[in-house]
Amino acid sequence: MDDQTRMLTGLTGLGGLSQPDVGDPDSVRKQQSLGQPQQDIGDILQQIMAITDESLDEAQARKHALNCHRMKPALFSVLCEIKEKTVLSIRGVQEEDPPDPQIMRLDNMLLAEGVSGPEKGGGSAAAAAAAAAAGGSPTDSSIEHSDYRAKLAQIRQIYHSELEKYEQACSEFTNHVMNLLREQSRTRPISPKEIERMVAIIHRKFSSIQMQLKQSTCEAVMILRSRFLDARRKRRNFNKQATEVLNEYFYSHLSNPYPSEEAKEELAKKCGITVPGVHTNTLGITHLTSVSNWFGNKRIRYKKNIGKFQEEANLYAVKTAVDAANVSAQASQANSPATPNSGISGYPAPCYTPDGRL
DNA sequence: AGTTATGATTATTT
DNA sequence: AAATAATCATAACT
Repeated sequence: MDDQTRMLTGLTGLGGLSQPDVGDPDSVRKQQSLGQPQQDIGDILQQIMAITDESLDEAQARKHALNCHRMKPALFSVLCEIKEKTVLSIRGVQEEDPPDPQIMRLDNMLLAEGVSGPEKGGGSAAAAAAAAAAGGSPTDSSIEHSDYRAKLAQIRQIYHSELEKYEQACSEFTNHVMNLLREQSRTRPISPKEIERMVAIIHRKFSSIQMQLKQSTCEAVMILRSRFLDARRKRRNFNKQATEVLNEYFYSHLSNPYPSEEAKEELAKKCGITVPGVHTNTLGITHLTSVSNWFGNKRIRYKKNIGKFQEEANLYAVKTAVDAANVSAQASQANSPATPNSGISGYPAPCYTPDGRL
């Protein structure tokens, strides 16, 4: 049943093909009788023209007959070639689209914000619970944080369902068009290349729609993020134990209060703000950053007004001295309990006086 | 309400 | 890149 229509294909363009040697496979026969093909073509043309005047049944039969014509496949390919050269090549070349930087930017951002990446649902609840268990202040801003997460998840869900919709629509439409073109390729010259190009065009169109989706998703995330960022400024003080640990380190390293990365890690752990496997606190900030912030603030504020911190300095000097004494006493009573710190660089050593004052 | 303390952010410096 | 200095915004205190 598919052969009937195919005939028209090869024949519609016959008028333009007066040269007899266009890709005819049957060259032997052609050489034997040069006048023959033109005659043939003329006949065929007439037959085609006559089809419209015939009844449906007759036309079908005629079509079928023509479709089976020995020259049909050759003619079809020639027509495709001609079409290719005259029409498609003109605008078909400038289409090696490089990966759009804009869409790559959007993709990267969505990935970074965890919208398009792999699902990470269960971790957040566990992390919040762990943070609550470990930290001194169980009911802090983790609520806001989970709010943020919930909203992000919502955006994420919408994004994915929309994306899926678009993808489905795209493939549906592509399929439809491809079928249509394949069907039509029986009645007019459409090369596979042309179909390919059509598909590419459709994909481009749909990807531009996708870009709009991505863009608006990005916008939504940005808005959410900015709101969250504002919320992030609602700072929570460290608990007493944490500041104690930090101060201890600071004043016992007053000569060089610059903890290395490892030391910061250690401090974060000691402060009880590090939860195993989780590297951000409830405010979404890296613990190391928090420790760094603390030391940055401490250094500058200490330097700015040493007098104000003297009391504190003495207090911690005593503390560490006592600790050191205890440790060394426990280890071996004989050896001298060395005082842990002494001023080396720009920072003066805290001067401990018995009455606790400078 | 006004003030201070403090964690985080931003701009600048080194 | 990391430290500093200035600044912001809020917690905590008076």
